[in-house]
Amino acid sequence: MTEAELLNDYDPAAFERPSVTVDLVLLGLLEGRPAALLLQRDHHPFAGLWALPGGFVRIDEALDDAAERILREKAGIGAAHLEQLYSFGAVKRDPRMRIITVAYLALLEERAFAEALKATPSLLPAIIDVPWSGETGGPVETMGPNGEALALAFDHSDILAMAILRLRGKLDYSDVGFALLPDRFTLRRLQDVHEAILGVPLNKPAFRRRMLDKGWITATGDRQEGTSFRPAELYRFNRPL
Amino acid sequence: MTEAELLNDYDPAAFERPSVTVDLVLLGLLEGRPAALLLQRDHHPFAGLWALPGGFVRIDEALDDAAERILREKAGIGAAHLEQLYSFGAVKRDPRMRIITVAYLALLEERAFAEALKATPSLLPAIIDVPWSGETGGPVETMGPNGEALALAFDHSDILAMAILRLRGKLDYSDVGFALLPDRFTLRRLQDVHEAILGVPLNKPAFRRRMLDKGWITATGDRQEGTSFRPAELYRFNRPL
DNA sequence: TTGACTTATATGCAATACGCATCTATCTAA
DNA sequence: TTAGATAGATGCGTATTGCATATAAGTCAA
Repeated sequence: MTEAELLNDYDPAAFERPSVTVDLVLLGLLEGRPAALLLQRDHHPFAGLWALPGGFVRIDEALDDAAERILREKAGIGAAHLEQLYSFGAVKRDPRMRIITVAYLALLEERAFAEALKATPSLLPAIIDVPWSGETGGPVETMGPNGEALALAFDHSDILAMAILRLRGKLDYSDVGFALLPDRFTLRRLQDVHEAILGVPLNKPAFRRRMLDKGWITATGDRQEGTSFRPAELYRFNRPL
Repeated sequence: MTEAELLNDYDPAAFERPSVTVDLVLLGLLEGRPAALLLQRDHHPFAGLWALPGGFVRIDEALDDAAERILREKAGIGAAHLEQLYSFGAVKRDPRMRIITVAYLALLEERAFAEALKATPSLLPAIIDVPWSGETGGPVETMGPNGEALALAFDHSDILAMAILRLRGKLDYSDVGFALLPDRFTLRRLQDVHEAILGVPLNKPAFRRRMLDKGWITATGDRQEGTSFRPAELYRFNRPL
């Protein structure tokens, strides 16, 4: 029996324990580009820099429950697409003490994004600038509303990069694309979402056919209103994939 | 400022901390099927049941480093494809105390799989029986060498299911398929690996064309030896994808 | 009322990817 | 020399996708 197993069986408290937090990537679209909601830090460390909303995982709280609670507390949102992203555990990622964070990705449709901003005015929507294409990966930059670069605290830039990577990878075999849209949407809006996430323009007829052939969406028969041109038909996502 | 932020800034120790462990899915192929190396538990809880090798994350050790250390300690393996899989954080997943585990996936080629068994004879290679197809997801079962069902401890069955899901998802756009093969391999062996992971037979000519067209592999000019039939050409994986 | 303008939606066509059957090549063993 | 087994190549029909282009359906201004 190894040392770890011995201690595991008889005295698990012998290991000094790290703190565990959950950080949220509250992701929506702004001006047709992916954007995350950030908070400016008041105190050391990284005072003045921008950070993902997060909080400690309580001792009697599951990871997923902690993510939901923080989503409610920090964004004032009851429900959203929420999935675990990745766990970040470098020793010095927080200079004060050992903190392991489990990052979650929350996808907010336009309305939920706006409501979060209203519920928590200190949140800043920051456009995520992704300088790489495909699923290469690499660093990302963040821009404030005036186009100014925002410096991120901790390893939160890595977390954002991981969020984009995950979204791109899952976009065409999962429902993440629909999580950023309201219940009813036009095919053009759906394509806008895909283009925003992938960062490349897509071919319109091909995109339409693909979406319709996959059987993911159903035409409602209703049409868009308030346009000054031919109104597009509204579609609905067929919930269970 | 929320309660969590206040404590975060002034007294992070105020939160009772969970223990954090790393569990490894040591995955290889056995009789052309995916298999994981398991340890039988001696003590409560789940005494007699089978578990993934794991250990506590040390306070001055990064998550990735902990995974590498445990890989060395438990499997006697220096290097292998190692990637973080998912973090499991249900409150009662360990009945004794709150333990959050970060699962890692280690892919072992045939030789490394055998060496791990030799280095740690208590490890049992268990075939993973995946009753679902594609990336549906769902529970998996494990079988010992004599075909007997193995009961798994904790939520380790969920972790295995996640490992299969991850492998299937990444198989044809990443290098995971090659991590289960030695440096030089035949196209037939590569196809065997893909079939084992996906759980379905594949079309031979189509598979060949696809692998060669992707430019992932290079013919060495050398040929397989010791066959009683036409020897296949050996290929090599072009490291950087 | 009509025509310009804008976007939605449909269609035709070429290039590509893929499943499948089949054919040829190359080794061992008897 | 031949049978048996597996490697490797080829031809073909079908589905998918990119791209250009045509048609449909609204608003709006003259």
